[in-house]
Amino acid sequence: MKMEGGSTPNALLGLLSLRPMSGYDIRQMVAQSIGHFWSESYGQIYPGLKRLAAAGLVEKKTERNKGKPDRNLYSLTAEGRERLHEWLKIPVSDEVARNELLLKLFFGAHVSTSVNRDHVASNMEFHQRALKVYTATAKQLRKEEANDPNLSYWLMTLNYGRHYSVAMLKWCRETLAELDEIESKGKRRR
Amino acid sequence: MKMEGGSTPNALLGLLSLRPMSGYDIRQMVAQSIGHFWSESYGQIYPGLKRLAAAGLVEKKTERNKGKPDRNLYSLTAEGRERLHEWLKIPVSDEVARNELLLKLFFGAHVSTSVNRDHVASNMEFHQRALKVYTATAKQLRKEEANDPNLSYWLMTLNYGRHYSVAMLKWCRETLAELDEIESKGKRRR
DNA sequence: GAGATCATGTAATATGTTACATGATTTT
DNA sequence: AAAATCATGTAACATATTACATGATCTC
Repeated sequence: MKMEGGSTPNALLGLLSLRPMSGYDIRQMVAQSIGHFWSESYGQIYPGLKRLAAAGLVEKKTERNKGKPDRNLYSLTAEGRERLHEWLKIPVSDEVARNELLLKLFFGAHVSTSVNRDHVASNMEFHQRALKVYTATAKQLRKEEANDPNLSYWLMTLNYGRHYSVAMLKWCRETLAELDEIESKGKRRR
Repeated sequence: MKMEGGSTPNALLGLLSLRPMSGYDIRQMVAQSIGHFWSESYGQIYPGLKRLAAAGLVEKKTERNKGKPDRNLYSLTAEGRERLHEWLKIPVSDEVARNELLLKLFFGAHVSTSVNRDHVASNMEFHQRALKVYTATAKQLRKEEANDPNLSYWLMTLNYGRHYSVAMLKWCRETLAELDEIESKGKRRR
């Protein structure tokens, strides 16, 4: 009954703690709720649920529907809930997240400034879009989930995103200015 | 001769563009230079170099040493350099980085506030340490690599880290305050 | 003499995405 | 009639870490 340390099965347990869901539901839920810092593909979700069921951490109930296809609804068992709580207590390992933008920028001297500028500019657009989503989602949550005990925690994760995107926009502006300077220096030298 | 889209082989090409290196060197170099946004393990590096050599993108020269073990020095070929440049031009795909801290915090209502506080506090310490490293590294680079054409780009990646960590420290402080509030509310209710 | 560092590499394992396969219903 | 959505699942492939295996020299 050894359950691996991976966070994916624990993410599944966490999501099922909100309400019983099918694999399909989970995929949608991830995109809507934790999509700004997490992702799961069907190839992880379906086999993952199966393994969790085999370990007795979740329970499967097949819901038959006329017309629509059957849904396999999974819900947390007492043991599953306990396992989730245990995992939540384990300290988060701070490992470096790989950042392809920075990797390309680190070797940026090999290509023209315009190439680097494009990378930074599209990152800037990304964070501008993200900021709008964070603001809208926070507003919506405050209204629709006003009494949910999870609300404060959900807002914390949104606030993380907000701080992050604001900082990144500032960095993008600074970096674009620096790239302009590099370019004008290059021209002067010619 | 199909080369995969993965960024690891391209990271290797980039590092070898700085100077010829052995697999061992590369590991050290990653930790020192791009360690705050990238990581590579030996299990990726050695087989990776082998594949790059087979594809003609790098060249291997064995350096025999008295006493010390032999070193396999790899250097970029013209084709490898070209491949690196091509890759640098490809737009960066903005996919969500998984964040385990946020995942745990999202489900934070299941555990006590002190558990959540611990997670945030250790993240705070992480960024305090990181900030010191960024500052020290920037200072050192400005001195030692003053004439390197890469300098500006290296400083950009460090500046990214600085902005990021500053923002995260702010978020940590806000979040710790919010957790304190949640706790005092919980006590009042009893 | 014990442990760290130099140095290379493979094997086992873990983790993850994408493509494929299927098929009904609902929307345009 | 076509396309999107609902729904489940597997197989192939890609990517990455960790443990193992080896052995010398250098430092305490």
